[in-house]
Amino acid sequence: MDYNFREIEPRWRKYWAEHKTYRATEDPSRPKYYVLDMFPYPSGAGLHVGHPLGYIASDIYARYMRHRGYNVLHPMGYDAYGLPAEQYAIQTGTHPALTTARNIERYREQLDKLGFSYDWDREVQTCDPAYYQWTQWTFIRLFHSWYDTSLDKARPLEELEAIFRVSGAQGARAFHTCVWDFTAADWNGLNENGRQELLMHFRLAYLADTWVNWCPALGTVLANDEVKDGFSERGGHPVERKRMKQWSLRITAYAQRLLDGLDRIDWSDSIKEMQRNWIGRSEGATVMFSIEGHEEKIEVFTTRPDTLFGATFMVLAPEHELVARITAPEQREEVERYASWARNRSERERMAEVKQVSGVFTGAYGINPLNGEALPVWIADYVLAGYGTGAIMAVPGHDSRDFSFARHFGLPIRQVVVAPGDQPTDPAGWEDSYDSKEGKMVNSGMLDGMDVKAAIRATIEYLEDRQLGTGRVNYRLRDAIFSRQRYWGEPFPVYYKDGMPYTLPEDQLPLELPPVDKYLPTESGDPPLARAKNWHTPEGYPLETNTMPGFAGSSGYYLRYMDPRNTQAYFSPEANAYWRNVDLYIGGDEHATGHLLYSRFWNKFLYDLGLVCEDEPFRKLINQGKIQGRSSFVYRISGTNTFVSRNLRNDHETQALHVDINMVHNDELDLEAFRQWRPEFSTAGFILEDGKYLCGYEVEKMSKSKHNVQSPDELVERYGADTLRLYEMFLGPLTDHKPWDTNGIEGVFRFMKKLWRLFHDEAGFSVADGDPTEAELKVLHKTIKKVSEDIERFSFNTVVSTLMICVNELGDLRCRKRTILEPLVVLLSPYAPHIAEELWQKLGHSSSVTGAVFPTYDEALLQEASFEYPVSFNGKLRFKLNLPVDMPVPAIEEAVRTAPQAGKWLEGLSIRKIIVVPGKIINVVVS
RNA sequence: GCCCGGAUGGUGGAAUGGUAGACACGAGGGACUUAAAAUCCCUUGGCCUCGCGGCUGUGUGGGUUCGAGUCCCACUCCGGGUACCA
Repeated sequence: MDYNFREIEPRWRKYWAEHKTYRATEDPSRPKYYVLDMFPYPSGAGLHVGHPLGYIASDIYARYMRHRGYNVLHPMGYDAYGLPAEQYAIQTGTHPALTTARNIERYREQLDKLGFSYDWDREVQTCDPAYYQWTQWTFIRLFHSWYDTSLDKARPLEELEAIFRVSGAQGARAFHTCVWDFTAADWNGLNENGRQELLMHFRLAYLADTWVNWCPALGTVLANDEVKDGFSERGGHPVERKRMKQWSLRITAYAQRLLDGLDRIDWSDSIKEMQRNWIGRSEGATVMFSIEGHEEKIEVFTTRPDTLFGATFMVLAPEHELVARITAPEQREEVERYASWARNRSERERMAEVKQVSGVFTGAYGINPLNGEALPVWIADYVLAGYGTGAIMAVPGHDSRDFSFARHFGLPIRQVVVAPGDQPTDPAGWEDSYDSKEGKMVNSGMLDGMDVKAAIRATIEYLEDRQLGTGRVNYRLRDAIFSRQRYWGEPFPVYYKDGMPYTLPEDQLPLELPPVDKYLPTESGDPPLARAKNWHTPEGYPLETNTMPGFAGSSGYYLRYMDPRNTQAYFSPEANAYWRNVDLYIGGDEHATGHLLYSRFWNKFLYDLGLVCEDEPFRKLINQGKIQGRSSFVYRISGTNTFVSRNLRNDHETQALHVDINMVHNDELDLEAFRQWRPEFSTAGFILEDGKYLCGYEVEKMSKSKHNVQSPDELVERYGADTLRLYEMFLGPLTDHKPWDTNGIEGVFRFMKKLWRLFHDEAGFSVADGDPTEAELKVLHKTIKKVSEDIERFSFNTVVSTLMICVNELGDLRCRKRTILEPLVVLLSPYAPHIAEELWQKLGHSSSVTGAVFPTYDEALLQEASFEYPVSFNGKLRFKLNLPVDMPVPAIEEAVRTAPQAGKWLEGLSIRKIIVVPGKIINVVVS
């Protein structure tokens, strides 16, 4: 009786759907476990074999935890807002909601075929008003919150206003961007608009003029993580810097907590490192420099206050607000020319010309607060307006950028740090600056002789005592720009009154996305929502026309899964108290500095509000590796229609052409299929080797144009979902990137057939009762042990190998015993759930294998009476010696000494030592 | 430039200081079959050898250790992140 997956698999998928086998309900009597996949953006291309890799892994773990008695939450949904559907809408006029719904349907069909144990009753779609109502709601809460740096948490804005009424800006330690140190009287004297304007500097969601990444081709701004090398991550269009009024989230208030939280979560070091670098904490000091002949002061941030005596000039960013005020009349023309050149340069030009030194002297001089020295003030684009204070003190002796600037413009270089063991030298002869923090101070007044670290502390203390500066921590992290000039996103629950933004009352949510006649900006350059009819409140106030970015809907979706149909709240406190946070999160590492950072911020904010009970959303994170394509090539002899086989191609001048991988099996080209592929190949000639045409191959990204896309559907059709699931795991470690190669799937399919034959003979199902032999028990328990250990370290590829070995060995033993085969079915069920259900039922069970208890192994059954010791001489394996496992070490040594095979290796040598590791190895040291 | 990974047969990979190459794919040989499919058996890192067996071997060069693919140092190459971040 043959293994017929085509009959088995659909039947069990129907059973699971009908019986709601994987529905999760809160049950305080059982421990919870929350397994989550990063939900997909449903693209028009559908799934390729790379997508389900992580889904299969998480599904295996979810099923495993169910067998272990956990109440498992394993939901799935769709990150449904996104640019491709909108670009398609612009081209065709089709509403993105239609395209998205169609794509979701296709995704669902594909996902369903793979036998995942999702609780589909909890599905969410970010573009569904019932979902984005809570995205909008969270935005409103952010808008009405401020960050208290003394309590280190977000608080309601009313509380801040109450403080302002009584004690002004001094009354609160608030994270803000307000330059005015106003009093209570100032505050109380302000009108409504004045107060709103001031509060904008404190809100966690705020509207402000900021430098943004503007992408003209997409017609929208982008967040920093959506830009790669000066191009948009989606679409690869050029990005410019532009100053625009935009919504932002004050994620910078959470910089330190986002950094600290990393130490408490189980994520890969590489992702944590990426987040640490992105947050970019640096410790140093701000120092105030007065300016000769001006009232203003230049504030500088430096991580090396110890080198203050080595400063020989200062540099402002070209956009720095003081530039216009301090520039000397004779330098004005040149400075303005440089500033406007720098401003108009695209981000890409600037990045491409990083090594080119440029700058202009302003004619002004800053005063070194330590020694009163006058330092010429320059502007240069190597100083960035957005980092620190946008101004630096230049220490060319100990900073390589300042060094090359000084060399280029002939500015003085002074040594203030000497490397350990070295003597001071003349910087004129240096090839580079000495940037290391190892060394002793020289030419630095009261700092002389101190080592760098002590000098940093001493300088900060000195500056603080005299109110010339303060110690300060600076972060590279920028606030997240939260508005997009696009149609297909969440509308902001915001209207404008006297030019000031106000949020809609919560009972008016969701504010639904309105229909528009076109998905393009208006003639006046306003976003598409400006085309909507009646886009205003009932009172006639205009509504916001920007929409939210892609990460808005994905930042809190894991919370909504806990209570997805709640119409009164984001989620109930009870549901959150039970499911708490995600225990295992699997997804791609491309979200390291985007989604994974925004989600942590979102969660911490809701934690501050007391809405969620855990301050980190994802306890354990695993990044599955990418599956790369394996492209096949044919070699056409130049100028002909003749193709030469791989190993003969060097005899000719050839061009390599991608061929569809479906026409290639084990690198052999199906000539007939190739001739029919395209008309121009119908008359193609071939030069064969050994009667075959062998294709070349290369590992590349999976893409349509390379003809190397493998869809899971074809493989499910041919081998079944269980085989595909096993094979994707068998390919290699989950976290590794690896090329897709269909060749190996036959081996897994053979395994499935062998497994089937353990339970069946020609006539049909055939399993015997009766006591198992010692050998059979040993095979089973050895397998249980290895499978359990490997699954706990997410080593799914070795689990599949172990199951193969088990089936091979039971086959050799002709074992058909129920007591052996039944636990095997449970071991297998997380990986190949359909066949497991089928066999489980045939074994006489009336309920799903999902509820079966995961088997445990008995150590006693694994004990061997003897062990075949590998015996090495000076580390080289020479022979094996079978000895009882309980033989004491001295007896083993004696056995080795007297073993007949040993004589050959001892001839003319004496034994210095015998190392015995019981149960492992024997090593004889001779000389 | 800086930070983080990685390098093992023809291929994917296994081996958490203790028998390198498990498990598969591919390849070669054989059995069964009218034939094919399916299935089963044998061989398969390299070199020397009829064989027994030996030598060699985890990117390169050193080191630690009775013993290193695994730990340490230096380097090469590949992949990813980031980049005038003061």
